[in-house]
Amino acid sequence: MSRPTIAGVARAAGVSVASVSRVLNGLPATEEMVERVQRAVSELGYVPDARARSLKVGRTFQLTLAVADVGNPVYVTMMRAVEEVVAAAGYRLVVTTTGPDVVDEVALVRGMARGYADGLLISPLRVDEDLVKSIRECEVPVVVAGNVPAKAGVDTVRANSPKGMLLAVDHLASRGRTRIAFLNGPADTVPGAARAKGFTEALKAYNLEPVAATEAADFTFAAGRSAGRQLLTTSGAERVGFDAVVCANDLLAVGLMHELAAVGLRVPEDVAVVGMDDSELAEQSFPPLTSVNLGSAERGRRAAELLLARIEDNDRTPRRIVVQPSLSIRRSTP
Amino acid sequence: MSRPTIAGVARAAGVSVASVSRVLNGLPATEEMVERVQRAVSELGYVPDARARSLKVGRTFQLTLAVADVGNPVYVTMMRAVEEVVAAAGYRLVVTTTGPDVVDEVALVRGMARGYADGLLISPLRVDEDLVKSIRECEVPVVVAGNVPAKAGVDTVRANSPKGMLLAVDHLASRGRTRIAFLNGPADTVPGAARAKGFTEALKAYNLEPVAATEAADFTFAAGRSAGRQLLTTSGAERVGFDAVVCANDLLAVGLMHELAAVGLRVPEDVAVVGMDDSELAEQSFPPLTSVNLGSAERGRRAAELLLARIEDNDRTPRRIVVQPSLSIRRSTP
DNA sequence: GTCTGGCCTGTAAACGATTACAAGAACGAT
DNA sequence: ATCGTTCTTGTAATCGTTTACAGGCCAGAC
Repeated sequence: MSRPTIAGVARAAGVSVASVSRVLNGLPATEEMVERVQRAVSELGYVPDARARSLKVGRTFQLTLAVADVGNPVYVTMMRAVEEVVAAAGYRLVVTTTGPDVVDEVALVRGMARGYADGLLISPLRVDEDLVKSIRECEVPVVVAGNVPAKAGVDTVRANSPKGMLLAVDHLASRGRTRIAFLNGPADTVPGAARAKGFTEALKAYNLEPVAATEAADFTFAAGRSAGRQLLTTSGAERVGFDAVVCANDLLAVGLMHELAAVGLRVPEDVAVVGMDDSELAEQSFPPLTSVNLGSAERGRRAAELLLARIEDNDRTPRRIVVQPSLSIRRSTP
Repeated sequence: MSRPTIAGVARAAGVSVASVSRVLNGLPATEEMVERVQRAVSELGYVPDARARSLKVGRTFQLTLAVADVGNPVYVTMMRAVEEVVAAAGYRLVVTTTGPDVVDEVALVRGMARGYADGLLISPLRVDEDLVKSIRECEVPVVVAGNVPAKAGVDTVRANSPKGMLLAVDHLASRGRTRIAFLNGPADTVPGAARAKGFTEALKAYNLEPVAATEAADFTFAAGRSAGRQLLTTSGAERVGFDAVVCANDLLAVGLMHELAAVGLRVPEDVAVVGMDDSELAEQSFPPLTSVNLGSAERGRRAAELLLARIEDNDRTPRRIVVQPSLSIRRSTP
């Protein structure tokens, strides 16, 4: 009826619990012992209890990846990369959603303290003192995919947004577009702030005047649509003031393209659109979206490697890795 | 240095471990006791060890949702719904990816046996004897979002694909489309088989001749593109033999639309396209995709509720819920 | 034949919580 | 003053593993 324990197996095999445990963990034992234990195990259908095991050995062999929004396709790219690395190291990956609020993340990190997983990989949208503090105090290793202050002393892997913006603006400028608008996500988020700064710098580097800019309420498709609508109305009804738009991520870009189509503007003929993240959505959208690849897959991979390394040795000095962007040119730009 | 345990808290507060545990779990205690324990707890920054706790109480308060492909947007709809229900019940949801192979799923279910989570919600693409057997033998409650034989005796929540197909064909027929092609996913999967059957029946119900059909290698965008290409070439180069295509899911539909555009066919003027799942992608695609809503959100919700109910009472008789489809009409059909 | 050394194996003590049970304190009633 | 009741607190067993330690056995060497 009830699930067999190691004691039951030991009884059935006529040996001690220690011997069963040893056989199960591949420690040296006589052939006969191995044989008896294995027979008993398969007869009873015994499966070790993960809770008891992890209580004793101090490891759960689970790693947690926390993302803000499962609906954002950039996370699937990252998730795939992370999963590959951690699976190869014998860990199972569990994914949790935090939502956009920093308090949720703090709660997650705090509650994480030894027990649920051996490590945490978190990609926070917003970072504040509390979050940094909770990460530093966290019992289990934490790696941040994103930007936190260097003085926080945590492993981070981040994108190079300014460089990405340069790539985007350079591409548009080389195609003769000079009136480049900007559709950002919330500026009070880490990526939002980085992209705003990067965009301004990039315009300056190419001697271009800012023509229009909006902030979406969050990094979603719906927010992209309403922000796009706003961009179009403020820019003047009869004639739009821009010939290109750089968007803070792919979802926003796709939302914008819907609004452009709604008012009869063609992409890329009338308005060129560049997204960021180069997620699967960029490829799936129509027209396919030129997008700045901020290296989500590589960031995921590197972050997972950092996490594994820190689990091995918690005293290593924190590393701060920056992944360089590239541009995936598709048909939303001329 | 090392993490404080309940014993440390007890020592610091000058009380017994039992008292600490009682205070932490809200059992009756004097005001002074509560106060002393809480001070010690916050001074030491004590957090209970989830492993030890779950070993003792026999629950982890975690539920696992296993999906085949995190890149498929239908799962994000479902995931959101599941997460909402289980969070309300005080559980945390962890998500794992199984991949398309049934062996991975069997391994997951087997390895699940008591320890990792208190319940499993699985949405398998392929079902075989082994999988059914492993589910029945599983120590923890399992709910299947999908179709397994009634005699398996497990809780299931499934979509009504045939009805969904009827909705799609009815809609197309009412718009005057009579030459309806079919772009299916792999027919050896549960949804693939159900949709093939449903499509054939639907054509028959409307007295329509089958004109063309293909099977994609899997339910992904890339597979949709190549299958779409195949559909177009076999159908004759100079003139396509269909004026509408029903696709087995949204990713396939979007892939197809890219291929249609590539050969200069307009959607919906030349070819109407209907997807299935009514995922976020349907709304995001261009043109927005008419899609059969198979109730992923409701299926997720109901499945989560079944799982919670079975955790409460493992002896209840298995339920088999069928969620009815509806049609979300968008601009990919006339 | 006895002793040393090396394997195996078994016993028992952890890991960090919860909780049954017992014991002590406080208090009111007789 | 004594007894009984109730409420609070502490002691210790327990969950199912792993693993340090000790004991037993056998073989080989003297």
